[in-house]
Amino acid sequence: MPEQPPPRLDDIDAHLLDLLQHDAGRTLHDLGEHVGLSPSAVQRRIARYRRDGLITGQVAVLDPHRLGPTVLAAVLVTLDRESVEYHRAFAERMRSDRQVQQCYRVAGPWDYVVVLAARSTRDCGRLGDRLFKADGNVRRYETLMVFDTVKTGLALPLPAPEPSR
Amino acid sequence: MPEQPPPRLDDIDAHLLDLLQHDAGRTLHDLGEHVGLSPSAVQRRIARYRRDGLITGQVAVLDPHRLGPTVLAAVLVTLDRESVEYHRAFAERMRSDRQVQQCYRVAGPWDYVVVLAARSTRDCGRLGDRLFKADGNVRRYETLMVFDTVKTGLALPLPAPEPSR
DNA sequence: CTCGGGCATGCAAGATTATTGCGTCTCAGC
DNA sequence: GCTGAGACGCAATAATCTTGCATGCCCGAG
Repeated sequence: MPEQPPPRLDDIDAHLLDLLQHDAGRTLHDLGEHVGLSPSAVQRRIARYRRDGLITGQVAVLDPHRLGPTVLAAVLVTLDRESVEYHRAFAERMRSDRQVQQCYRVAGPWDYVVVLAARSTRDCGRLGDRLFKADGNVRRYETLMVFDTVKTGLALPLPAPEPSR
Repeated sequence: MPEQPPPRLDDIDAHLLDLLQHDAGRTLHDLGEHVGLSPSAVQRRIARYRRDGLITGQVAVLDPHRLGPTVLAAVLVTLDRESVEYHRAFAERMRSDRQVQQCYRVAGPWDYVVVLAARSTRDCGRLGDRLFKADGNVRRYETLMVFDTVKTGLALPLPAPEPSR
């Protein structure tokens, strides 16, 4: 039973997590002022989030275009045969490629949505060939080149403070 | 001239940035050991990345399913009329909604790819209605419910160490 | 070839921040 | 009303970050 019940979160937890998922660089003192707790109480809560696996990591977000020429693309993919083994192999390939930023298995006619990061349109094309054409089991894929990133992030909506209790 | 030329990055910069975009919680000492620098040198480089806008932020990553029931979806959207003003309004709506995790404007028959986070399939449906149906200018949208997150993150591929120079 | 400025580094204070022990408080269960 | 678990604040301690300073390297000017 790898799935544990989600730990209960009070309003302060929600507030804290929301602050952290937008800026994890703040001090415990600063966080404490926003949520109305002492630094040590904040620290203990955050330690608990980590223990519970609620916070899985802490990452620096880079600006793609400051890093040099960068091209993003969303790719829709449909596999040929539906065997579990083929899906596993495909997923593993996605996970292990550094240019694959995100990969979701989805419902509907498409099997996967993949977000790629490349250094040029040309590079992006080659990457698609390598990831999807070379794989004998991809029936079809469609590349949606990204013109513009309107919004990015991994932030999740947190339950609003409950009026009751 | 808002676009400045990307600052030059040596191999140590690439290594450091790569470490940081996977785990921004390490100490300067720890980072220094990996790249072969003292903590203070590491600190100064990181400060420079921030100044240059290369590192735009530092965020905590939450586990969607530990947070409670969570449903993700990728939505493909095509606007009705192509006026600049309509696009601006749509983009602004995406940016300001907490349940919109990511939004890309793309090439091809679809105008946008949007990633949503909701608390249930039902909630996701309502969210789609609110974001896209209520907007009189959305011609058509297609919701790809996410079964499984194969890979997630915002990490970008960094230039491999150049042998020359 | 030599000199000098710019820049990055390491080291060592000094300042800030994180962690932990301890006593207190609240609340649920008995 | 009692008891134990859990969360809190405070304060001391530990760890980490920040900064001043002297040194070394690279490169262009003279």
